[in-house]
Amino acid sequence: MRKTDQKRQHILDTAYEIFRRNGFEKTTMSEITAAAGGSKATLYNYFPSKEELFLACMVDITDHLLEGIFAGLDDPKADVPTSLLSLGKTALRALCTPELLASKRLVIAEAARSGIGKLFHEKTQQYMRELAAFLRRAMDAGDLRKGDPLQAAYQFRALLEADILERCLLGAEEAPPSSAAISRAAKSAVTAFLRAYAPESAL
Amino acid sequence: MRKTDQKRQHILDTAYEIFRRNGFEKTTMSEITAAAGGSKATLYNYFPSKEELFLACMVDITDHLLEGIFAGLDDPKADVPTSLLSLGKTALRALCTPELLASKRLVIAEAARSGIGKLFHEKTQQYMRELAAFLRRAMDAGDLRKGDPLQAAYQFRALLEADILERCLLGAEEAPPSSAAISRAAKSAVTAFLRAYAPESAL
DNA sequence: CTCATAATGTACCGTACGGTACAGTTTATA
DNA sequence: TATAAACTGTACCGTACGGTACATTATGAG
Repeated sequence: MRKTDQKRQHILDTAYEIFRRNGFEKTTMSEITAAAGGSKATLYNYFPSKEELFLACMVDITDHLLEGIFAGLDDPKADVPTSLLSLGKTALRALCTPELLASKRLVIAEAARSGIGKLFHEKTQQYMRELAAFLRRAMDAGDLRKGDPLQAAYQFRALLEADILERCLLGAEEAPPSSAAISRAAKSAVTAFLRAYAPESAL
Repeated sequence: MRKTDQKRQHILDTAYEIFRRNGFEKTTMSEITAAAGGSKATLYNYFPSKEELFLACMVDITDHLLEGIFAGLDDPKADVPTSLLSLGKTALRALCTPELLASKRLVIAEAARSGIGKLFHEKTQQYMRELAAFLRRAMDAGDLRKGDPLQAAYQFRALLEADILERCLLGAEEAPPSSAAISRAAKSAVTAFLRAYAPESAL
């Protein structure tokens, strides 16, 4: 007798949305129950406590949230600047999504009091390694100055997020950044990065 | 009968420390009272509510927290790389302090539900403008490639924080980064920045 | 149909917290 | 020393929340 998987996911999705909106402490189990339908007893059949439910939400989401960002990075026809610009726009657009921002706020807020931060960091590092692999290939091909590819990957991301992400995270703007603003940010990040990693032979 | 200023500050300091340690919701007014000495009635004589007390802590701290980072930026004897490296180390060391990390977590966590994020962002932007002014002078002197100084300032900060700050913010390491790690991070940030902003004449 | 399992609604428990009341005490000034 | 403001301790109120109990109803498998 198992509709349970579907129901479990439904509870998870509902809870996750409310956690994002209200934060951990301000979210009540009754509220989640009301939004998900059913009763509190059912809720507690699936998750033994509020803490565990929250954790499950976070784990679930770190698995799904960042995927798809690196699509098209391996297009052999595109040159390095084009690939980076395309990746930059895609990633930045995803990172500035209200959902992702809210999730990041949650993770950071609870990082000091649970292992969730570590988990999140490991997940993102996995993506950074993908980017690093791409950069290493470009370095080997002579398209970029040789150096530590993982460090270069982090620097690229840093340049991408430079000003725009903190503003969003702090809620300094009402609306998410426009498509134009994202393009601009990605472009200047790519420009700076390519200058910093121009192959020496180009001098 | 006014010892009130001193007492008020004492309450503020105590509350701030507990907020940092436990977060907003998990901190109780009774706990603050016990730590600060005195009684809850006194506490409520100084601050009308928990929310206001928290806000007052945050405002108080954004005023004091970032100051002193830019000391020595205007040393006329130092060249640009030296100045940037020195600033980078100082700033990074301050930013990775447990107190500042905890504060940043608090601000980010509450950013969605109060104006505190905006306030914090404005304060930091004020410091970024100082850095931008320095960079503009360097650009005018021909020591750096010309460009938008404020954007360059944000990019420098981004390179500084590149990998190390998120790891700290997410609690991915137990200990704050070693002095050596900070030096390394600052150095690679300065290197990348100087390559990206090398004056065209140097080519 | 039968029966075990899961879902529901409701009512409830214990506790903890923000905030208040109040009676009594300190303390600075005049 | 008189006095008024500020402080203290304690006890308390109302409420809200996490979690549980339970009696009842749906649901699917054999």
